[in-house]
Amino acid sequence: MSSVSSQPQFRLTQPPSKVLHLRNLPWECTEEELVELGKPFGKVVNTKCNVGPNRNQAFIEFSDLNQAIAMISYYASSSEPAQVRGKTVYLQYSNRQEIVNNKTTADVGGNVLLVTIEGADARLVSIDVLHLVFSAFGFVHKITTFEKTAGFQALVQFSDAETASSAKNALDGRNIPSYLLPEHLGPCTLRITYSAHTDLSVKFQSHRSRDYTNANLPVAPSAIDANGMFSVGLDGKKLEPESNVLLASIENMQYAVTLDVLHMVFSSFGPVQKIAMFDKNGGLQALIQYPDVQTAVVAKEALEGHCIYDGGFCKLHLSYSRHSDLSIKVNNDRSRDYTIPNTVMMNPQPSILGQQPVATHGPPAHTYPGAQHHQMMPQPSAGWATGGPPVPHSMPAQMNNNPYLPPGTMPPQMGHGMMQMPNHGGLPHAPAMPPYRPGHMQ
DNA sequence: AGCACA
Repeated sequence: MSSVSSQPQFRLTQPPSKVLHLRNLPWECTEEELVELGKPFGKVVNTKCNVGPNRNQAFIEFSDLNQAIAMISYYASSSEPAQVRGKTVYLQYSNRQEIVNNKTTADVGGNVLLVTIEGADARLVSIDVLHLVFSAFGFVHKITTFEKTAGFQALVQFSDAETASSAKNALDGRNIPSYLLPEHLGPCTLRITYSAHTDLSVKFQSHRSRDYTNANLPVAPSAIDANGMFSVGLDGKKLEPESNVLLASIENMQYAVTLDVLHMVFSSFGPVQKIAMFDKNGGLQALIQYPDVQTAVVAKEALEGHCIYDGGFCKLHLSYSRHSDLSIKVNNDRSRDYTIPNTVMMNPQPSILGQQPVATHGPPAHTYPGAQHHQMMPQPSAGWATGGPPVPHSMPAQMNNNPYLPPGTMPPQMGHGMMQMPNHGGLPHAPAMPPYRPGHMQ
């Protein structure tokens, strides 16, 4: 007869095991922290954290029993308790001999996410909006969308499982920010699981599938109009032909909207090549030219119906212009060609017009007052390199203020084509983009 | 602070 209790959980002494059971861990303790803790005593071959109702228990498994014994012995006699993040951790031999990581296929992620968009207007969510949302976490390779009994779904392919996982963690269960949606749409919730796919097959660029890695992929015949543009939306509804030039009408213009303000707002989505402002029907309109249609599409999706200034002032209405290349005769306070080098812009000299466009990566000649202090100007970035394929890197500015991720956890892919977003504050009437914060997504 | 799933 042993003197210890026969109930395994509450025995005072556990038989040794190379698996240790830890408790009183800080909430959501990471595997790395467990490894750090065990490393001095041997080789940690496996861990399992966030165990128990409070997720504050864990297991670590050493390669050898003696290592586990060493750790237990050390802390049994140490004056300093084992600690993680300053919190005392209690450890003992586990009553099991090995860690079984019950990772189901649903937990072990692949690089492709299965996204179900819920909501009455789910199927009105464009592939461009999805691209925008998921690009916050890294380069999106491909997206396909389809209707299933589950509703409107999309497969979103990232480079790797880590990126996909960060997107899933941040977005699952959240709503697409309303300001990314056409304003008449109701809330659209994202439900995300891992797909078993690793590489999607996208035959055509179309309204239901895109391959952002292949700018040369043919556009689906069904989605082309006479101008070679996308002209069909979901449900086969005719769309306005897309264009690299946007026509902006500004409603409720209580504050002056200057060329520089427009440049700043639209630069968030890519290099703005040219802007022309003019009065029409007593209101202000502007044409904004991007180098490619894709960027214009993203900008239109993101900005349509939103106000430049808080309080409903200077509301933007965007449509695609029939123009593809604006003719800017003179740089003044109503029109500007940003592709002409700064020095020329300051002192126009027709003889230099043959030069390469360079201004798209630098600040414009007239920066918005104080702009430099707010990092609101486009940063140079590989994604916008001239001459490259125009499609893949059109990522919006919000991404740098990525709300889904805690600071400092930006995936490395974020470097592509990223731009700083103007922050609130600081400037009188600084353009106020809707903040991309989780709190606003519910 | 006390042993994991599905």
